[in-house]
Amino acid sequence: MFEKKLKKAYHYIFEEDLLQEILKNGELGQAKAGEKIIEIGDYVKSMPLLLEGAIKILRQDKDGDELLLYFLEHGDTCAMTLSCCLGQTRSEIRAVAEKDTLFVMVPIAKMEEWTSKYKSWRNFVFESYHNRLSEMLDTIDSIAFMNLDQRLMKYLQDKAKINGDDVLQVTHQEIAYDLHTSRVVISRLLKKLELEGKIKLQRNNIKVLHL
Amino acid sequence: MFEKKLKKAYHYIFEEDLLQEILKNGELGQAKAGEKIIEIGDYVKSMPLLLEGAIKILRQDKDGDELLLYFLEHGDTCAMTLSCCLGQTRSEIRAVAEKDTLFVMVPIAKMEEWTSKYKSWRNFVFESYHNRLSEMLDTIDSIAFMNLDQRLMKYLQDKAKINGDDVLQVTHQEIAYDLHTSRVVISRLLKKLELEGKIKLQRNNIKVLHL
DNA sequence: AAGCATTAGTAACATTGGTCACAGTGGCGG
DNA sequence: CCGCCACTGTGACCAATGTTACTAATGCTT
Repeated sequence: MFEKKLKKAYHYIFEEDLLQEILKNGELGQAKAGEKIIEIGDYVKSMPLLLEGAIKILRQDKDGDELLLYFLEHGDTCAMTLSCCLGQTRSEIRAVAEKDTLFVMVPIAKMEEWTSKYKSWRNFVFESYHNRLSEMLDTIDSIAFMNLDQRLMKYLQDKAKINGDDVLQVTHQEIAYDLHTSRVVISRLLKKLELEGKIKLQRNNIKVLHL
Repeated sequence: MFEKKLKKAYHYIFEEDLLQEILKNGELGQAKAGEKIIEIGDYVKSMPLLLEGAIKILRQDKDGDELLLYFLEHGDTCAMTLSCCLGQTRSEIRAVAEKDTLFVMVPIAKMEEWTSKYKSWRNFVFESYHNRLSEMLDTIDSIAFMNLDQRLMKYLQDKAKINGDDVLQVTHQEIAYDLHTSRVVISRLLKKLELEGKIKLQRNNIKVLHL
């Protein structure tokens, strides 16, 4: 049973009645690190409430080029999914587990009911939208106003924070995908950052020094 | 009185009761083309429902560099503002009238009440968030995946659509601000687009040929 | 140990977009 | 009609990023 974990993550947001409803209607979901959770074009019929772990949300264009939008953590939900549910549209994004992840899938059927019944649910949904819009603005700021080396540094910091570890198990190629650039460019900039003393490079991992 | 205009724009979304509440609590606002409506950092205490005209929403970084996020039209509201209202935070964006614009300012105080009382209001708010997230994704796609000439073409097309006129009254410098680049670059690309037969350049205006 | 795949380092070059400098053009007020 | 000013055109150059191609290191497999 996931009652304990649900309460741990959400008791300070939701009232007891609502927590019980979630327990009754929700279904536990899980994903191993790296596992795909939602693909672009998927028809989404339930929304995930994150209990443990982290998920990265990616955008992809028609040529298959990717771009990391943001990470979701414990206590977050995917407003984008939510948005799809309500609008009955297909997913515009791809979701991949960043770490081993645990979540509750709540059927949209309940959404409408809870929204009118529970103030805390309404607030949660609105706040979730607010957070997602903020993240998107942040992402836009990065790609519009920052140089690649700054974006890279931010990426490494965010990733270190999400994983709770300064040593990132990640290849240059993966970073290149997330930032929508090429491996060569990332290698070049990482080397530069190392010379500046901001990171330490090893094979298959990167240690972030200046948080 | 703006009753007629309000009903014209929103009667198919809101029930009569809600329209009356909006009329009772809302305040008419207007802005001339080019006029600033919301500035970054403003403390927003009411949300605008657009009746006529159009508004452009801009992001600005610390150095004062700007970037056009999207346009709002009749029937839209600014989810970003809404988000600020609910979160009691300051505006993260700047709003400028694209044309002469008419809108109703609705005090947030009423928001919470309406959200629990009117299903149509809830749907409107959710749909609004959904639309804004979509626009943001679109913007991200543009800056992440497209070259400047493609972005420029898209900008011109969007602008022509919003203004309902293929002839845009706009200077190269203005475009440069909206796309966050320099005037010289825009002049160069516009000339290229003209040679490709996609637009026709005149002083102070641009005619979009290939819609 | 030989062979192979993955990952990383690096030089050389191409392209895109940004900057600087200056010239031309059209409109408008005096 | 002159002079100013906002707007536009353009060449030359620069910086950032993307591309290609090759080498080297590591570790796994057989």
